Amino acid sequence: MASSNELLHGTLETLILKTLQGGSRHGYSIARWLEDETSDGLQIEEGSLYPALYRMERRGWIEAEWGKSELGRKAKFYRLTAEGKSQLARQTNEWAAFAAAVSKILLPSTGLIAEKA
Amino acid sequence: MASSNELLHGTLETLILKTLQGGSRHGYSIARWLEDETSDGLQIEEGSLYPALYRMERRGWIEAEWGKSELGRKAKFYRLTAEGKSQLARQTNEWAAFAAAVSKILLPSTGLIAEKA
DNA sequence: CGTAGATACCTTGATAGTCAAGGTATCGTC
DNA sequence: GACGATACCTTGACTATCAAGGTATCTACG
Repeated sequence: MASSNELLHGTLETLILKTLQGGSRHGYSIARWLEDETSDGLQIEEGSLYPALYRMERRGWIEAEWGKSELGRKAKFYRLTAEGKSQLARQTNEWAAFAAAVSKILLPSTGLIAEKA
Repeated sequence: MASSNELLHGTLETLILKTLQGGSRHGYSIARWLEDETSDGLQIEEGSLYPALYRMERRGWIEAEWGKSELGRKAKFYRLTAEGKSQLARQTNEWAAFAAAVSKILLPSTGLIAEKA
């Protein structure tokens, strides 16, 4: 529904890292999982997904390995590196702080704000 | 703290609209207010602020008028139009939905999710 | 047999928004 | 008279997203 998801800017990488925290996955599966998990609240475009995966691999946050998908097709599986794990922690904190700040402005009525420790 | 705020992408306009909901303000004052209100959790760069104001004026979401600031300096005051108000409502909903989806993935532990009516 | 749809990958070009870094001008203060 | 705060504005580079294309394999259906 949201015309174009520029809101995703900078968040997609964190979402991918988080997805991989649950175990190794291939790209297509990462997208499906995120969409399923949010009941299509998030829509992951392949034109954003794959470039994001390459960026993160280049930076050493994730590692790739060719394998076979659940359905027996060839698929490239990604897994978190140690560097990726610490990035995930860092970026999750950043997002929580950002979301809290924006929520404080935009949604002052709802009591949904996350607090920093 | 957050290195570069690409998270702001698409959110800045909504934040500005929301700021103007509290009454007419000039650009510089909008930035100060947002930073104060979030205890510098948000940092508004002028290179993002002014272009955003022009975009929104061009689209008819806000209207500008020259006046004098609290300190007697010349300043351009912006106010919400009817179109801007409905945009604010629409974009606030979009953000709430997006933030809820991302929070569900990234912060499953905290019970901070907003629900749609 | 062939064709359609789902799976799974990848690339290109356009677009748009942010940022860093510059700049102007006024006012008050030390 | 120099500095810092107020208040505006612009430029160029960057970066991530998206739309829209493409390849290949497998299954299912008629």
